[in-house]
Amino acid sequence: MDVTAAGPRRLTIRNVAERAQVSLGTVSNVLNRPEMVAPATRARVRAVMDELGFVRNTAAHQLRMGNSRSVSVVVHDVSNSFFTEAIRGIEDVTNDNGYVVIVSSSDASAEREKRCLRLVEEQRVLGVIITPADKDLGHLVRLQEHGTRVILLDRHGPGGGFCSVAVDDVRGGELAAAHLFSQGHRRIAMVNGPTEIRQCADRRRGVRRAARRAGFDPDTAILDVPVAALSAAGGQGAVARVLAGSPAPTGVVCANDMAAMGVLRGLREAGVRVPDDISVVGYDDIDFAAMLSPSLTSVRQPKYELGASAARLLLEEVSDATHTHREVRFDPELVVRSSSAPASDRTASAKPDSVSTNGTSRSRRTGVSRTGA
Amino acid sequence: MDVTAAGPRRLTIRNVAERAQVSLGTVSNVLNRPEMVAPATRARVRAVMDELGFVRNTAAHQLRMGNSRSVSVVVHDVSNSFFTEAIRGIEDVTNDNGYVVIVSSSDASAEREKRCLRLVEEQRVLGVIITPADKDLGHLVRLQEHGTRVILLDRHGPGGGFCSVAVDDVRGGELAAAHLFSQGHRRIAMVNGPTEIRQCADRRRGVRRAARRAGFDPDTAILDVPVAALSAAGGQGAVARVLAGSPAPTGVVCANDMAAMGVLRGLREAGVRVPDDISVVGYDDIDFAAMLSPSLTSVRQPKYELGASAARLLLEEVSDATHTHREVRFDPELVVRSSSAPASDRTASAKPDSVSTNGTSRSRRTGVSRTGA
DNA sequence: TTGAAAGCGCTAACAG
DNA sequence: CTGTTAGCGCTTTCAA
Repeated sequence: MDVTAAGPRRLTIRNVAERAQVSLGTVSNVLNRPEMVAPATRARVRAVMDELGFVRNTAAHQLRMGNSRSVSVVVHDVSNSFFTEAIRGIEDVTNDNGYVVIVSSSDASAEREKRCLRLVEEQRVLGVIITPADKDLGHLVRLQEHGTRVILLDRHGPGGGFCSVAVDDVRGGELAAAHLFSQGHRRIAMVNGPTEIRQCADRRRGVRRAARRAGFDPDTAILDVPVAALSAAGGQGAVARVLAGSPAPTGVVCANDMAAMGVLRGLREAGVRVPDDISVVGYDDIDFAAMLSPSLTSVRQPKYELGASAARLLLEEVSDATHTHREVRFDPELVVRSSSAPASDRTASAKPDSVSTNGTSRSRRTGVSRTGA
Repeated sequence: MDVTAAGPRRLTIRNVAERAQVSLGTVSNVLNRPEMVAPATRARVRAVMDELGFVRNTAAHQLRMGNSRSVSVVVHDVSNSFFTEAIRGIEDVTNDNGYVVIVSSSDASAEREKRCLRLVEEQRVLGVIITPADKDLGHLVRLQEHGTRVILLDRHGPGGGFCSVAVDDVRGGELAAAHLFSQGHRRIAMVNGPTEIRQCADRRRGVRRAARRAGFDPDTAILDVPVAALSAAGGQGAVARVLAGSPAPTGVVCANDMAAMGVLRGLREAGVRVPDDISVVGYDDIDFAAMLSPSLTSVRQPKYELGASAARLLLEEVSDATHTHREVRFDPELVVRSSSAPASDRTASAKPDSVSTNGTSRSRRTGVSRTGA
């Protein structure tokens, strides 16, 4: 009745060989070097494979060849949209090369990360693309020494021990703030998370750099408004401090869009109009940024490209013997919408929504800095 | 200089055996049946493993044992938040059992799906948890016959050929509409996608059922407002048709939150107040539903639980010889926020945000209907 | 061009 | 309790 139970013995190349009246070696050859097999034989073998529904057993292949057809991705949380899009990028480039993607979430815990890496090391994956949970990269060095290639995702490779891909958060912060300064704002608040988080520290540095480049003293042009968590609640709670600033800021840069949403809401409740009274810029350009009212000006990161690029780096590291570790850094892009406007503009905004800064590609790779080795 | 290159020959249990002065078999035993090994020997072997950094080669293990330590997930798009959370659920339960998760995106294309499944079949995964791209499940039947277990995700198992997990979309539609009817609304619009999509058809059925149960004729109580795509733009474009309805609806049920966001925006532009003039209910309860103004009443699906449950089903199918295919169906939950209010309530809403319907668990499994086999 | 045979690293059955 | 051994399915010389 139940055909499913335990599954009928899986097919092997031996079965195929018998059925096709050839030897094992021949079947293997049509699989791996088809050009070495006489067309007629090849066709017959192929026909038998299709007929039987034969699928090569990767375990045996892998055991023989020494490496598997899989790459591993270890990120903080596979359900976080930043990683999720990067994973899609990884998947698209690795699948094209016959590799399969194994994902795991470390929950940013060094403990869990170690467990994931063990599981993954057992699989003898080609390599692992990882956003490390731990500041200390020692275990990754060891992993690499044991033969698992490591690519850092959204993290800079210190001293060139690894290849890495990252987006330039300093530049992102700078873009956001420079946009406001160029619109005539002279004092802006920055709603930021803890600067222990690299991204937060970098974005802040960028904001300050923008101030400097616009000819202002960062210490007076920038009002730091730190929040414990970059959430909507955090952003909303920051509004009072923004408005209490003296002199009052006419623009706010938020370190992510969730916080920006909170700020928008807080501002509305306080009766402050955006962008008429104050401009708001977010960071991440999440799907819904465009849907808010007013629609949110934000900094977009090339997440998909980040992942695709990491995968390419891994593939390259495998195939190219002369490979040398390097970092690929991407520039974020500012997407201007209606939450930001010139500082002097006190009329109700007649500005259209969703105007992109420029027409260039959404994810341009800017710098390839060579390091190490 | 470069220790990394090509990686030093990988460690095997033979290396461990030599170093620990025991035989291969003993090392294997401490790995698989530690209780059979004398404590002293066991400790020594373990020490050597740690010292050397030995990690068991899954390929060999797998070749010997016949099955791998991995499960596969094939969904339309791994970067879609619905799947993303389900994947996290799958990951959490499978990881606990030492399995690793392989993800692939089919882009809802039967073509790509086939490719994914081939890749995955080569891996001899324990089983595949899949949201089929194709109406025709023939290839999945064949896959199962060849020994790869199959669990359907967000799809009902026709005739019981598979285990499946799904959330009851009819019930979801009913929840949304019943909420409005219970608030005194007597005519509501439904902004829905093409009913060729199973989810859309089901949600519509639920809405109509709610009307019937509230004592109305669905054909007059429900105004169908179909849109080509359940996007924000689609929702916004539907507003004119909603407002043109006669008699005018006092409530709108949207088949997803993106459409609801569009409706909200369109309504605001038309000068119609929510919920004062008209109530709006969404579907999916995406992260940002709570952040909108007004915050959006929506139907939440237990995505994480859906995935976790699928994984459990798979594990059970593997371990339990007497296993019989079945469907686990989850009930969605209505989350009431401030975009919906009683039909007669024409005062500015003083209703607090984020009031959940009830205090019960967020993802209660309601029905386990046995089918087939 | 095709066939035979030797392992890849591990597990499990069996003998010491 | 420990050691020896025969494969799991596949790739790849090497000989025919």
